[in-house]
Amino acid sequence: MSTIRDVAKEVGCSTATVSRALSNPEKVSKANLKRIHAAIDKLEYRPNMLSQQFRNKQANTIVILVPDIANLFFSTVISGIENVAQSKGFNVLLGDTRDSSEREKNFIKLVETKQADGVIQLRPYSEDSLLPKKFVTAVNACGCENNPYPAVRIDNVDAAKQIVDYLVSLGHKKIGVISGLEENPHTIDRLKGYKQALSAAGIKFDPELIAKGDFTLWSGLNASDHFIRMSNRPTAIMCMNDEMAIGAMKGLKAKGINIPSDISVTGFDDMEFAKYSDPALTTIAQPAEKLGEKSAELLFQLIEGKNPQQTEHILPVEFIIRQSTSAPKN
Amino acid sequence: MSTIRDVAKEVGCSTATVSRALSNPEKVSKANLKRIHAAIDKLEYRPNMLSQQFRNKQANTIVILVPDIANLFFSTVISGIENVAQSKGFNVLLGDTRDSSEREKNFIKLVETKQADGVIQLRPYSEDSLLPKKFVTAVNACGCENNPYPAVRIDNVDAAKQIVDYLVSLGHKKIGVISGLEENPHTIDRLKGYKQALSAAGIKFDPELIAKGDFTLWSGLNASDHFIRMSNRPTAIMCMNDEMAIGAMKGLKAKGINIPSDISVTGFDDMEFAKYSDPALTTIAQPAEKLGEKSAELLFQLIEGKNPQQTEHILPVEFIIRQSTSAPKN
DNA sequence: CTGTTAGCGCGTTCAT
DNA sequence: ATGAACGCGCTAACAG
Repeated sequence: MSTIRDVAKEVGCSTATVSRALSNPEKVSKANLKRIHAAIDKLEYRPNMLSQQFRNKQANTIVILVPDIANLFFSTVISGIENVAQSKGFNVLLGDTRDSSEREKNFIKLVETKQADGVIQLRPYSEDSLLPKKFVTAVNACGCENNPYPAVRIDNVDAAKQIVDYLVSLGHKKIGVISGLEENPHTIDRLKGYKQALSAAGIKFDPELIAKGDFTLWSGLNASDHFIRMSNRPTAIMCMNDEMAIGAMKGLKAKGINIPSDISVTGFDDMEFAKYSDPALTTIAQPAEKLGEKSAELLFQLIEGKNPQQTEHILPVEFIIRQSTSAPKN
Repeated sequence: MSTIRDVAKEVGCSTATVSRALSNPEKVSKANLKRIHAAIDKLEYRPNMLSQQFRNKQANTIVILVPDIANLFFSTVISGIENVAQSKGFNVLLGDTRDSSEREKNFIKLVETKQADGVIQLRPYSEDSLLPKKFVTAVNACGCENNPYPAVRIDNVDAAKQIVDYLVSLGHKKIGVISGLEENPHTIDRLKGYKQALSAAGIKFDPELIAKGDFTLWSGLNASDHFIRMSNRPTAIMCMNDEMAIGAMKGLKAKGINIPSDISVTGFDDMEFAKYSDPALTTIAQPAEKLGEKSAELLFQLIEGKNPQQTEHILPVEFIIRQSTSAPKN
């Protein structure tokens, strides 16, 4: 592979001129410019970016820390990040952490060792978080309340409250929940909204109505069992994401329970599949792609050394009513 | 940020010794080793990987070219690639091409310019492919027949044939297809299998029975219309992926058509959702994660300069029978 | 507009 | 076991 020196030799000029021809062509004479490009073509010269990055002390790369790449919500956020990164000429390194601190640490090290210029964390902040960290430019996307470093997120408390408010307005009084893992910040925030709405409606909180899941389809199916066994079933179930809602509906329907006439079900996220489930799912639409874009924009401001005046952005959600909810029977 | 020189100065040794302490600790005296690590801790020294990569002429990075990251099948393949890359100490750069040649070109350039050591292409080979390319170590994953560079894939022709064979064995004679875009190699291969199976069963091919989709949920819903309008409907529909099958089932059910008693429906891929659709989908399970792992292993062999004896790997699929298929009525 | 020079941080000789 | 010196490919500073 030829280097900038080979090109210079071929043309009969200095390497500086070749370098300039590539980055500041206006500072090079037309004649040289032409000969240089001819030489580049002839020698199939490709600038060595490793050298450039080394020289410029910039990798032009950002890292995304994602708990699970094979999750549609996350991959949509990533799509949004990628949009902005491309327009900035940055590459996106994928850090599939699988909820392992070890892996997360290694990806963060990429920033400490200059292989990447910043990181976007898709996991919400909690006690065991490795971020924020010295020397590591970072932004949190899709997190929760009280994130101690720059963040872009939705208001989970309010979103959950909207769902329950709506169910209450339909006449539901006994509203079950299929939650995520209990220490998960999303679970905490959304449960908080659930309780606020109940309280506003004068309904007493009943821990029996909370079934634990882990955001997977299977856990939703599994959790539906908890309600099926109850003698006095809830008339509605708020699921903390769409996957669990779809799993739960599968479980309920298998027992001959009709949705929504026997039990209403709601989701959270509005993934593409929510429209196509049977019945179509009433859910909260998160602006997944926007979350990605906004967080990337914020990160680039940080990387460029600008002090963004606003370090927490809360994006609006949309409550989407479909066919999985209705008023309870009498 | 401190450099290797600062550490050397702190310890009172040469940079060479520090360098060795990090990469060949056995060549350094215990005493120095200890003092060097102490100095590293004190100065918070982190080796500059940009410099290392430049020096070693290796970025320790591979690129994945993926048409659409927000697609569950692809993200599962990526998961598999990531598994292997991590164990090799390589980073994974995400190239979300959105079917744009321009973007694809830019990502391939990363390899030409040394920012990455190799590339895994998730889009099947076709006329307009930018790969194979000189100076670019590449592997194709999830492709089709006649891929002109190293590849890992399934046998799409045979998989489609299996589906149709099964439908025929149930007694179906009029079998519709919801296909992908017609130039798409997957469409071509799967259609070939469909035709082979028909031919083996002595059933004449009828182009009227092919409805065109584009692998999205919506296109499946849309294509179902084509069959609903027909006076003499097929008794089974083979969809070229699970998304379209789920979309189609939505459309059919909306018109009061029962699945499978009125029309059987099959998918392709076996994504997680296939189990949870209503009815659960009969489909071909692609070993998505395995495809990723195997292709990554093949790529690393190429990168390491080993000449793999086998440059095309065909992985087995599994035909999974669920509730969306049955014998036709009467 | 162009060339010369120097150095980014590291690893690797080749000595000792 | 250790250090001095060099150079990877490129760009910025300076001089002309």
